[in-house]
Amino acid sequence: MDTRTLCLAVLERGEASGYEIKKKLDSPPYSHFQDTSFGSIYPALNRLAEEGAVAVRAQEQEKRPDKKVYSLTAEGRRQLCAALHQPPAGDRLRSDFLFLLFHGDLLPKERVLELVDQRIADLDALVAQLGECCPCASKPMHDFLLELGIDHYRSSARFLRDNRARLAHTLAGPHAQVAE
Amino acid sequence: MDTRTLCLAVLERGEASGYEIKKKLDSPPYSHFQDTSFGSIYPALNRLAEEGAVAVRAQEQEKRPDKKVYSLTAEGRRQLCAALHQPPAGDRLRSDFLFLLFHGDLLPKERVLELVDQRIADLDALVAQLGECCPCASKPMHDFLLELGIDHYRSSARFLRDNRARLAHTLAGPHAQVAE
DNA sequence: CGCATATATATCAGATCGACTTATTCTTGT
DNA sequence: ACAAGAATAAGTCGATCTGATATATATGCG
Repeated sequence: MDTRTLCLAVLERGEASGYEIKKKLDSPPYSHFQDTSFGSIYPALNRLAEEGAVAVRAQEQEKRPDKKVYSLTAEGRRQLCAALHQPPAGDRLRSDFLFLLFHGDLLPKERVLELVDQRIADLDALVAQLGECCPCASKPMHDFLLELGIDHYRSSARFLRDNRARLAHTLAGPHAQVAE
Repeated sequence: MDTRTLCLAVLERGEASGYEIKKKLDSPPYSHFQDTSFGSIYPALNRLAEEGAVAVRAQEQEKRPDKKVYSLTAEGRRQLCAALHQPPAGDRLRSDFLFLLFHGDLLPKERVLELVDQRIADLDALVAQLGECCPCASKPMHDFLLELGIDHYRSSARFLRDNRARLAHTLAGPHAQVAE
């Protein structure tokens, strides 16, 4: 989903500044299936404002640099719904961990197992973190996505735990060629 | 992982043309955790050739347009190993499906359930497709990643199947507001 | 007091995406 | 038999996205 639609989606839940939009996209459950950078958000908001899809309100002072609070207009809501009615593009995962694992034969066996153990620890930490997000009945989809994320990370961790020994056995000798 | 490293990784398994590299990256198990476009691969190969990380050999005729066959050099192998020894960046998932699901309250209930059913069907098809890839003992990592992928898709499908009824119950009325 | 982190907006080079172009061969349906 | 379409093969190009950096102030911590 492009950054403009992402911004509209966050604003649909309530007005926010560019900084606040980024914070929400960086938190669960958004962080589970999306990510963006300031370098995409600020230009996107400027263009949405030009198009009339969002309204801007400058909130001065605050003892901070000025805050530009954006809110959805009727046109913005129309654009968001149009995007929501498009057939979804396929998922796209980019995982350095799986890439490294796939090329584990070029690394020492110990390093690969270390990577796997670190991965398991990271997944466990993520499950714990998501588990702490208190469920709120007013946002059913929020909770559903949270549970989906927890299930996903838990499943990944379980596979690695269940197959770690087999992987260790599979990996050749004490260490393979480290090139040159 | 950047496209240059991806190209080096594929080439480490044997020489190939840009087109063939793309095909391999589009097939399992690479397709499970990476994707790239021609627009990234061809410039990357040109730069790798300039740097001396790959050697080019023009294979003429073939009854097709000329084929440029690339192969890894010692320098290329060094660069690949250097990249493999870097700590892996975190995973990045981009899923339009989960985005749509999260904003399911802006869509008719029927459409959301349709989306979920389609998703389950897609995941089942993926599991079946990966299951058909014959295991080959000579490439243990290949098989391991394949199994990991199957487990992942199967887990996702199971969660959706197990929670479909609850989701249907959660979604408000016959259909929610469709904007405006 | 100094250092790190949080708030807040923004730019910019470089990387990437996706659609398009060109041209030939192989496959598939009717 | 023949047209249509997919596959092979290399590439370009505008739009977009990433990640680092700049700028400035406030708050928390030892």
